[in-house]
Amino acid sequence: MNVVVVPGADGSGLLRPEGEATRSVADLAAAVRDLRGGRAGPPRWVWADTREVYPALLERGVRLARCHDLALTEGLLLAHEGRYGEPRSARAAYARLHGLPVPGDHDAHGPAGHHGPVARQAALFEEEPPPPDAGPVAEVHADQLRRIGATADPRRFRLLVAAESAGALIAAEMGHDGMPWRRDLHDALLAEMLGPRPVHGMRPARLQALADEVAAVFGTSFNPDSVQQIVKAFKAAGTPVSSARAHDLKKVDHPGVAPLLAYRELARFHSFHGWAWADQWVRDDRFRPEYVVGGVVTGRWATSGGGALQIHKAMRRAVVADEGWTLVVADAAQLEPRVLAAMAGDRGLARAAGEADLYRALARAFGGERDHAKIAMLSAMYGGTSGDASKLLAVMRQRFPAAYRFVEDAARAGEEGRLVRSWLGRTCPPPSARWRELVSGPEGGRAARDRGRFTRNFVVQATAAEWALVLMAVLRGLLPDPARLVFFQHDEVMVHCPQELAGEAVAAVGRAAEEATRLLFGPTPVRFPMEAVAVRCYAEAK
DNA sequence: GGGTTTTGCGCC
DNA sequence: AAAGGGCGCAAAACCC
Repeated sequence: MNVVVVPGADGSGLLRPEGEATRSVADLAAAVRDLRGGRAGPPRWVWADTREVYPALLERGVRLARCHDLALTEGLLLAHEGRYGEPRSARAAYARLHGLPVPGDHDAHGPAGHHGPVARQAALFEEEPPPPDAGPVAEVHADQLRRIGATADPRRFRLLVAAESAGALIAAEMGHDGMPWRRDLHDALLAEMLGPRPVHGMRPARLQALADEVAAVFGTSFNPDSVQQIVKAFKAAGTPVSSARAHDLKKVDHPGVAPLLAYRELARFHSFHGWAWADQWVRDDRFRPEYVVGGVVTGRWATSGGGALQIHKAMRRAVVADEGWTLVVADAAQLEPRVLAAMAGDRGLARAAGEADLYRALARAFGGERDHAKIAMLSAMYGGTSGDASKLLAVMRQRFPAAYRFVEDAARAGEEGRLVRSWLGRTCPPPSARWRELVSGPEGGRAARDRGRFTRNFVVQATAAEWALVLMAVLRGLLPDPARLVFFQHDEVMVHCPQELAGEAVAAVGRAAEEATRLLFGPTPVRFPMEAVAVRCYAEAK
């Protein structure tokens, strides 16, 4: 059963179970809790935007099984309809439905809009929204169901919508629960690497020492954070460099290179994961980043703060389970080539993808070298042609023609300005007006190839992202209370649970991977190994 | 002075 | 001859 939820002021709200009249309730969380265990299984909660509703429910201890997020669904549908970038809020969808002026997307999901502090601030000065009403929400929902039915493959698209909406629930829950993060261990790590915490605006001791060392070597003091000054200093020293990148600096023989690179690595660490970062993002030994579901065009999640998806591996030492609890960490091995094998229906590749180490299984086809197999697969999926790739791609074309054709077709579509879709129907953005201009000009070949690489990768990365999303949605349903999903990074998940539930959580990961594979691809020889380990500290996991 | 783009590099 | 997909973030660099 569908139940429309519209949040009101001060914890009140409107509820409209399908086929019934709208009820106004003073305590929305309590009313939702009462409706949670319906006769025909848990309801599907239909609302405009999970972020407007669910956090307050979580505060009250109310967790829900499933929902339909109108804004996320609108984004998926608009893209599928070739209208990527149009405002996707429920209000915008309603306005389009009735030919009314469409409100802008101040708080869009994903890259089409901004929803940082600035946009939020701007939204405060907007007109008050009209009084909440369940009717429009139900109307937009009905319209979306109709449009889902009109997609290329409604069964798959329904799965995509369900997974994306489940992702919204999970992101909110992760924000609520937070990832265990020991501030004391974090501080100890910083002290070890950088020295004691400096007064605001000063360089930490270790950084200053390296800066001094650089200055001593060059015989002149300059800002080691400045690309221009670095290039100038090397030129003056008689060893010119083509750029200030680590890769280029390593090419020249100069005693300044080592301390400069050491400085940069530490400086980066300081600015990304230093004391200021911890002050802002770690509270009560929990790291609470802001995830943006579907924030990347391929359907991967993004973050709008906290940099949760770029956490340096060295920081894993600070991620430690609570006393008596454990972390269950799992990542999908070689997810993207497996996804390609399943999608393309390539029998040879699928056979290799039935093995635990796909590249090892492929090695024989590529002259016995595992690395060659890996380069060939990655080049096919990324559009790379450097080094040995061309030769290896020729082998791939011959040995795994269906997989080769699959990515080539996607690339061709991109080059020609057409749209490509993931397995479940997530659709890439259409080419920009600028691209259309460019592609008919003298540099057109370049622009076409660039877009071809993008669409070639899109079909694989987007499908890998939805496999991971489905996996997580299934896993969430299998986890015994009070186990919690606390982290998600593209193809890796982390569960925080009491020690005695670790075995159950590990088993749940394996079952969820199988179920995700079945839901997406049905019967397939391709395996998606997802090894889960129970550890006390994240750093112990691989 | 503030806003935007570029650079370099970490994650997948 | 070289050539590789998707991000976020901080500081520098650039621009108005």
